[in-house]
Amino acid sequence: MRVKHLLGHQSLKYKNALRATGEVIMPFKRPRPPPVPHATNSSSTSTLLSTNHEHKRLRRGCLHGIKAYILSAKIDGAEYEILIGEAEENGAELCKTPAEADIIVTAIGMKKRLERHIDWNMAKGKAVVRPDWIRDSVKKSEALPCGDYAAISDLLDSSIENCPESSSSQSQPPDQAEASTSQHQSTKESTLPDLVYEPRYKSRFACERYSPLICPNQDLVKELHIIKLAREMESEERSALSYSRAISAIKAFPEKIKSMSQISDIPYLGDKLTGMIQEFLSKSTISQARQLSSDTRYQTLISFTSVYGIGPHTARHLYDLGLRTFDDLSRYLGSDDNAEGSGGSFAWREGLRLRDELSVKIPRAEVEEMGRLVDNALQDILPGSESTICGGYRRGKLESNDVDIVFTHPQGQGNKANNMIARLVERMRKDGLITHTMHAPSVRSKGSLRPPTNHDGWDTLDKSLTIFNLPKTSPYYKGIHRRLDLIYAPREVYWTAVVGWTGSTMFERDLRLWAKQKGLKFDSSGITRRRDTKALYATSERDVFKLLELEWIEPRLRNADL
DNA sequence: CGGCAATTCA
DNA sequence: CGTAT
DNA sequence: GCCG
Repeated sequence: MRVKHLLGHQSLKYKNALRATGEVIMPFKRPRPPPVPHATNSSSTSTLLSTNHEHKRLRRGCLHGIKAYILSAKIDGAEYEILIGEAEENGAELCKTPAEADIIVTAIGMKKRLERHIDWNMAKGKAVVRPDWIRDSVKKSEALPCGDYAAISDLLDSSIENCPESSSSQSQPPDQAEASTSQHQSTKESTLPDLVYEPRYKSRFACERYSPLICPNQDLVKELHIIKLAREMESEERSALSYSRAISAIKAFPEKIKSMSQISDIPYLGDKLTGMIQEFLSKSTISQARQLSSDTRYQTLISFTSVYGIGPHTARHLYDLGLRTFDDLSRYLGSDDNAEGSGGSFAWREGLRLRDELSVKIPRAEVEEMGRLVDNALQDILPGSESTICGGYRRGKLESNDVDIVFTHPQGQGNKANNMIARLVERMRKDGLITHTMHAPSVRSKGSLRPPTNHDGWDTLDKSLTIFNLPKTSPYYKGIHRRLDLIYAPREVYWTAVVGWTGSTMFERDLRLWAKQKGLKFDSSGITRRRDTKALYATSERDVFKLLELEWIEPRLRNADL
């Protein structure tokens, strides 16, 4: 029965996630105000400080001035992120402890359970509301009465009593620059140099644009994707990159393309791509893509590269040898007389053996189950550690190809946390959860060996690429192996690692280009100033964006691929 | 025409 | 170098 | 294959 409950619960969240991607978050499809540059300090209250450097758009969100504490218990990671995002986005001040807060947001509905997290007497002095208070308040653009959202019946009265009021008097227009779909005035009026911002589809970098999981031009994008893959199969990487960029630019375009006039300011559409789009508009297909789809070479190369460890080069080689099917491949690898690559053979054999299982997508609920098991093992090894499921899951994908989990050691002093990856993997291997390690982190052990780059400690950023299998006792057990990537990041770079492992690929590539252009260097192991390689540490995910001088883009809008 | 992300592992 | 992230 |  517990199982049933869980399932129901999950699928509910699942729907919410969908809805979130589709309408709540999407900034474009709101009724938009007339195309007036409503950016600067036209509206009253704003203080000067907002004008200059940070292009604060004076959004005095509907929760402005409210101090909130969001209790993470009983809220899954992704949902929690959304709540935090929405609260912060709308001006709430998030507290680290319930004591500092005016309002406590929790999914817990029972007094007994809440008391495990929050002192009851303290709770009585505050408003304690359900998470939907945030969403509904945001929707209505005003802080709603807490009484309607009391999380716990015993606290109804005190919640009404202590309900905080937003200090933003007037509700404001939905901030956040919905890309006016019309080709926007180039606003000369207040020639402030930094008036060009608003992440929108015209931006040159994917990390400035809002890219939903599914876009209005998804069919077009799929067609281009085929051509891109073909270029990759033939190792025409630069060409492939251009298709990737075109795809990611189109993914950020907020409306269905019906005529060529619409696409004139989408970047990365040159002669070739423009021609293809034109064709697509009239025929709903692109001949090149159609042709490739039925091409034996293309199909074969695609299938061969789906084997872990086989890339384009090897795939072409195998194809040239005359192999066409997995059976051929299997036979070929089986006869170990083949002169070449007996080095790679083992990996390929394993890859081939597991291929069918690994090609099965992982539903969100199961990803979450995997996350729990990893975290349990982690807490056992080092209590107080933290982990975040990143990758496609975090971007809101309904099914994942693999699971990426970034973790760090407990706060406290220093790096007494050594060999976290090795210990975690070993523990999970003993428990039968991890069956293979594709790849071990280099043995950077203690002792006299000095790690090349790093200051005092040893482990900077380690990862293990593994094969995972749920225990038979799990309600989600299907006996299917899964790809699981475990990434350890030291505390100081935890949030950079989370951003780095959330993707998508194009989003990450452009993050790095963007950083470079800003005189910085970004990767999942940190942000450094190029000048002097001085490290900049972020204390939250939003802080990563801030340090990079980037507008915040939430994980579900970082789907700049596919 | 140069640049296109950046790094690690076997 | 090819492949993986 | 596109951009500065």
